[in-house]
Amino acid sequence: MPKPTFFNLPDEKRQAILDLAIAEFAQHDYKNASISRIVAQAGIAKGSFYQYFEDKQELYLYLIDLMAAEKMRLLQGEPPPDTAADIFALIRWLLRAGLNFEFANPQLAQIGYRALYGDAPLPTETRTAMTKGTLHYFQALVHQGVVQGVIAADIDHEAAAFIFSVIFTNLGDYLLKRQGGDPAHLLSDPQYLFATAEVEPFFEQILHILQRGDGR
Amino acid sequence: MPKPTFFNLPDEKRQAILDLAIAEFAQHDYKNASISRIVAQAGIAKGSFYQYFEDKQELYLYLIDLMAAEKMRLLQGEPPPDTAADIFALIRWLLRAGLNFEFANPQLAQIGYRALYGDAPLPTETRTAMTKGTLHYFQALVHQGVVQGVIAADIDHEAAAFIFSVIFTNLGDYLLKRQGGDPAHLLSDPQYLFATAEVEPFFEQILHILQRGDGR
Amino acid sequence: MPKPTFFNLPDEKRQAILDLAIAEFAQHDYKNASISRIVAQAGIAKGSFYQYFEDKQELYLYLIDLMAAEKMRLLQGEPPPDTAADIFALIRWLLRAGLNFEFANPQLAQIGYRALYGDAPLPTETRTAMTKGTLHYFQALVHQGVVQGVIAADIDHEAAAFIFSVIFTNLGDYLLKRQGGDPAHLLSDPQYLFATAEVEPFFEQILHILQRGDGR
Amino acid sequence: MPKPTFFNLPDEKRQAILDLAIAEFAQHDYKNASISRIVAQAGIAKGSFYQYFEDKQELYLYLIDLMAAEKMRLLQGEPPPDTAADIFALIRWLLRAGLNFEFANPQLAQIGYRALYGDAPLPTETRTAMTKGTLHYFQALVHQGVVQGVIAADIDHEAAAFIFSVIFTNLGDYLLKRQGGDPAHLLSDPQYLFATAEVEPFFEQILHILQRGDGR
DNA sequence: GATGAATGAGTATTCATTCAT
DNA sequence: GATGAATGAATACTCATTCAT
Repeated sequence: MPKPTFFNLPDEKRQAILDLAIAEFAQHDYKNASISRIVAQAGIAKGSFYQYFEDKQELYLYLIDLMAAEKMRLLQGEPPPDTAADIFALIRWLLRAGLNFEFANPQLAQIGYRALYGDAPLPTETRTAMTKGTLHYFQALVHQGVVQGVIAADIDHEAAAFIFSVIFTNLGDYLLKRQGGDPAHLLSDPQYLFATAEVEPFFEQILHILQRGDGR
Repeated sequence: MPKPTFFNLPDEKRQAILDLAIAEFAQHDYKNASISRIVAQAGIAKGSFYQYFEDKQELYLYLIDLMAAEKMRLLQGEPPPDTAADIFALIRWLLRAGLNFEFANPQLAQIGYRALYGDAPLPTETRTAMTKGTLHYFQALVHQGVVQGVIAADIDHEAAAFIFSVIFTNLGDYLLKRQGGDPAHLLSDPQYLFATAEVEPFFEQILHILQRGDGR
Repeated sequence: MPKPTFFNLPDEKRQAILDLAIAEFAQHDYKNASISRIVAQAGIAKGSFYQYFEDKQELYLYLIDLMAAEKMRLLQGEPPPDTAADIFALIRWLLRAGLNFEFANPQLAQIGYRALYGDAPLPTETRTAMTKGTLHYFQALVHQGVVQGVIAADIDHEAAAFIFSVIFTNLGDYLLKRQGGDPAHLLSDPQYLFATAEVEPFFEQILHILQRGDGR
Repeated sequence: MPKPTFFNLPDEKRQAILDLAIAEFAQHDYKNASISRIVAQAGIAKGSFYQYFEDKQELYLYLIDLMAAEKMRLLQGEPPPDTAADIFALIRWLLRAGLNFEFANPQLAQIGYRALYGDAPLPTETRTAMTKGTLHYFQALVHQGVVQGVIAADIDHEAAAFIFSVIFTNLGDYLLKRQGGDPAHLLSDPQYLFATAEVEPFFEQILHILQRGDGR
């Protein structure tokens, strides 16, 4: 957690620093992200940064927290469809909420990717929470679906959860890149707004395959 | 491409350098991989390295090439089953060949992961080739499957290719982590041999879902 | 000298600040003693410190003054034995008074040691006063002793004063270390009370040598 | 120990770096001694320093080694008088050899003082060797003197050793300061040569007191 | 009189790359 | 062709001091 000093800052200034930090950690992985660059761009003194954060890692972990919080906010913003009714509706909703997060916060999403695959100094708990968390969640959903009778009983829970989570995790990245254009542009321009309408049909196709399979 | 001097080296020495470089870039991302460590372990002079390679990036790109070549070698080593017969058999074979590569060359595979998600200075062409290549290949397979009549006609080709490729890309990593144990151990011990038998049932379940879907 | 604001402080608060400052300068030499740590522990604002003291050096010099004053207080507290009677009795008393000071105020004593041997920005006058002062005092005593007839007339005054003062200066440190234990403990625990009885015999032996010599 | 690189340097350059380092660590204690200043004055690149030494501490410990070696060289240069004959002659010789070292190498001697009283990161063994070493040596000498019959049998060995060693340790510093002049000058001018003849009478007086005592 | 955020020159250390031998 | 010392810009981080509120 940042020091109180940071939260006492005028909203505008605090947000400016955060935005620059997010951009920096989205464009470079942990080791290469440079505190010097951040403070230079923010126009604050080196020492001031250390009034706000204990060290580089504290800033980084705070960004991870922000990312998780923002993701949660979107996942809990609109109430999900009634689980009791149809587990597939919930999965569809989950995937879409994930997408919404990535399109609304491509830089935070990128930081999330780096956290998963990079060398960031994450507490082990956080790291496992990030990977196993999604898996376990989907596994529970699959179980529920079987009980409900909307998921075939002979399906392997783990295999299904793996497929769901790997799609959940990579769909946003795929669509972002599919949009073409300059990914660097996407990352450096937080204003970028994705026309989700464009991806609707594709989205439905994926769900269709997940439900019915590719086979004939 | 390395300079001619590199290829004039005795096979043994050249391979020793390569092995150390692979281990280094598997354990650290591009920026943190250290030329100093490589030459120290290889017992060659700093300057000699620059007789063999223009710079750090040239070595790195060469390793990426090696990785791609090795992957290709495995994918083309044993002839795949007759495509004409059953496209699903080919997909199963592909996934398994991908796994074989990851288990046989965990360090190269790790370098591949880092290339996809890290900060490496890859030429845009190489980067897109890595992501789009797999996709296009699967898309072609899907098309063929439809023609053959083993893949349902109403399936979206792109969606199916996306699902195949995302599983193809992540399956190895998932199984490696699922094995538990120390991933560092896996990476630093190239002798490590995976008991593929253990993963067979899981593998079949995934294929089953891909073919028949989760739905009931 | 501290600013008037410092002396206007409630006694309790002023003393708390002083105690923390003493502990800080006893544990770290001048440059490494941290104003930040002092104010943090004292629970006062950084800026407040600079209302009390011009700068770090002013605080430091004030501590040196305190140390000298405290030493003087002990040296003059109980009246020394009658000089006229026996100069050796006075020297014995002096050495013991010095020890009392070190055992009663190990932190102040430590600050004194650092002042003699460290990098502290002492005014030259203060520094010479600290070293030469003791010497001159002992030299006067020796002179008096010769007049009294208790010190051999062929003794060199300076040499004798040097020996006395060097023992006076180092005896406390030696005994403290000889006690064994953790010197850091001694320094950080001002409550520490030295069992002076234990050092009595050693003390007498030293005086014996000073008076009679080692020779046979 | 410095890296081989350092010893491969031309004698002149290597010595220049050492001289500057010695001056730096003589004028500032460990923490305040600045690698930046040393390399700037030596006219070498920051990075070069780290080709020669692992880090700041390695340089420092090397200087301590140099100091000890130089002291040993002087203490063993001219063979000491025959111990069997007269232990007091040996003590006189020891004190003089100590003095010679301090006058010939005032800066190294100063580094030694700082090591004893400052916050330097010395291995515990080294630190205790420096303090206890001298004491034990003198204690052994006293014992021998008693056996020889030149030291009175009723003398406390520890007390005598303490007095000898404290004089041994401080005599040089005292004489240097007594010379008056600017101690900074002495430290920064390694050419400074002390006229040892001047201190002869004083030296003899001290020995006289140690042997016969001040008493009448 | 009290506050505490802002400052910026300072620190040790790293490392890909160059170049004279 | 091999060597390995030299380089210097880069890094995260510290801390006494100032000053607007």
